[in-house]
Amino acid sequence: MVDSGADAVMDDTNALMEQRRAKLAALRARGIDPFKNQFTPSESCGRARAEYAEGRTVAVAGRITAHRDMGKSQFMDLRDQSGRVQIYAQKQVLGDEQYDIFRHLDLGDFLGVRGSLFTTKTGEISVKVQSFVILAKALRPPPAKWHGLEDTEIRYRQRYLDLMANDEVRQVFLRRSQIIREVRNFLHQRGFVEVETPMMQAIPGGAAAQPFKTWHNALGCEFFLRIALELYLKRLLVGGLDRVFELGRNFRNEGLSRRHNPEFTMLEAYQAYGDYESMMELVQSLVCYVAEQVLGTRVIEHRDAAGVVQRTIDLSPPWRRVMYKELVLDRAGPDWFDLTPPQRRVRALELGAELGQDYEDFEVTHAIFEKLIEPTLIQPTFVTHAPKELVPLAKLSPADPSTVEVFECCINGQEIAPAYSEQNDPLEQRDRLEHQSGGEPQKLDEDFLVALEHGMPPAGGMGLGIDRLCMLLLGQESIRDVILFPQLRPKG
RNA sequence: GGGUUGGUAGCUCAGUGGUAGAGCAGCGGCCUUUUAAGCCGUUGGUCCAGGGUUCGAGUCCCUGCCAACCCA
Repeated sequence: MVDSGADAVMDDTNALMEQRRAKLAALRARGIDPFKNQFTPSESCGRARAEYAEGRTVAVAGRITAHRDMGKSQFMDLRDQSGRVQIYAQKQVLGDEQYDIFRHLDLGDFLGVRGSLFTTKTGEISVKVQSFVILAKALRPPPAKWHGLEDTEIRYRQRYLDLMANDEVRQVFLRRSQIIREVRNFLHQRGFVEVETPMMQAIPGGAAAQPFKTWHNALGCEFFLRIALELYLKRLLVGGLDRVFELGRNFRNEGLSRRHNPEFTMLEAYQAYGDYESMMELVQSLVCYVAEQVLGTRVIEHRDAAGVVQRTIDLSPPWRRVMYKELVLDRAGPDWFDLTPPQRRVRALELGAELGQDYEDFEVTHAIFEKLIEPTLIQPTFVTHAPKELVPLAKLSPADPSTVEVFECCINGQEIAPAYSEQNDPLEQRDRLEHQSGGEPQKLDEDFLVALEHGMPPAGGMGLGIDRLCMLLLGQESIRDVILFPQLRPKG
């Protein structure tokens, strides 16, 4: 039905695989089980090198990633998570039979070796093999060693091959893990409590996005995968947890692109007695802290494939602050807000914005922002005081009640983090949510509104797209390159 | 959803209507401190799938599948 390069990898008929199966059978015929777990390393490959002492006995295990056959001696590279170490085997040491088995090992096999450390003529720290154990025979060949693995489809669908072949990809994901660890560290240091709230929700709230639907058999009802964390975290503010955060997956049933994956990782944090100003400080400090901990710098360089610097982003505080309206006036003309809505439509189209047929007036303005302003915000910028229609869960600004106390933090031409002073007036909140839901009562989360009626402390709240933060910090242009298993169309 | 580009050996890629190719990997041989080891020999193909044009299609045309990028 469907066929392509990726399927060819799955094809079980190629000669290389037949050879490996034959080698497996030959090992078994000699009484060797090449999958037996009977080896405990004394240390990692990296540590064996780092703690070098001439003649020190070590036991290391890993995958064979290179093999150099010298006739009566053999060199191989053994790799584990910590790095690689060279192993060296001599016929006179192993004896004819063991040596013959050793030299016919394949790239990709897992091997454990015992031996002593020494340094070769060329200065390479190596293990002189005294004995070895085959820990797992690889029945398929690994990707080529020089070019690595380039085929994007195989890289994403079979990420393990990408991790095996492309060290820079490994580094990206190791660093992503560090980023997430440091985000948690930072928030814990500030007294935030990490919580977990439902991913399956009867009413998906907290954002305007299409949800995924699922079905619960025992309860006999429909559920939605969450599109945001917000409404449950605010219930916890009502419950008396004054500083909470959740770091977890959101799901949005929308298109896929370089910047959108249907499931993505979101951080949301809420701080009682804070407001959007304190959230500004939080976001700025958090991003700087993570950059310094993980990268050791606040200056990020984004390079193209050839290594040429395309953009330099300086995260050093304080970050620029500017009001939404000011940016719009700069880009769309000083008379923008004096025009009639139909005039605004005409000008927006002239300026190159894309408008939906049924766009309301504030959406026309927002199209200018998204298409013409946001992509230009490369250096960290807090865009404050968005029109109230955009953010129904935020408090109105006392100075200008047509706007709300919010900011959108833009870096690298993308929205990274929205934040606001949370609306805690239950009656006002009900009005605004009812207006937004356009009279569809089933979309109104009554339990959330009841919670607010019990009283929620004033609070600042923020969200931070972790995938986009990783793209920013790690210099990746596609969200697929910071998500281990990005969503692709299923095959077969 | 629309446009563009791509899909050829395990991997990376050439092949522009006339016998299906290279490097690496693999297999065999030589070589006891190599490291992109080297040297000699050699195996390996549903050219993404299906249809069409043609004496002849990896190549041209149509349809479909998958991916990347751009747009919506």
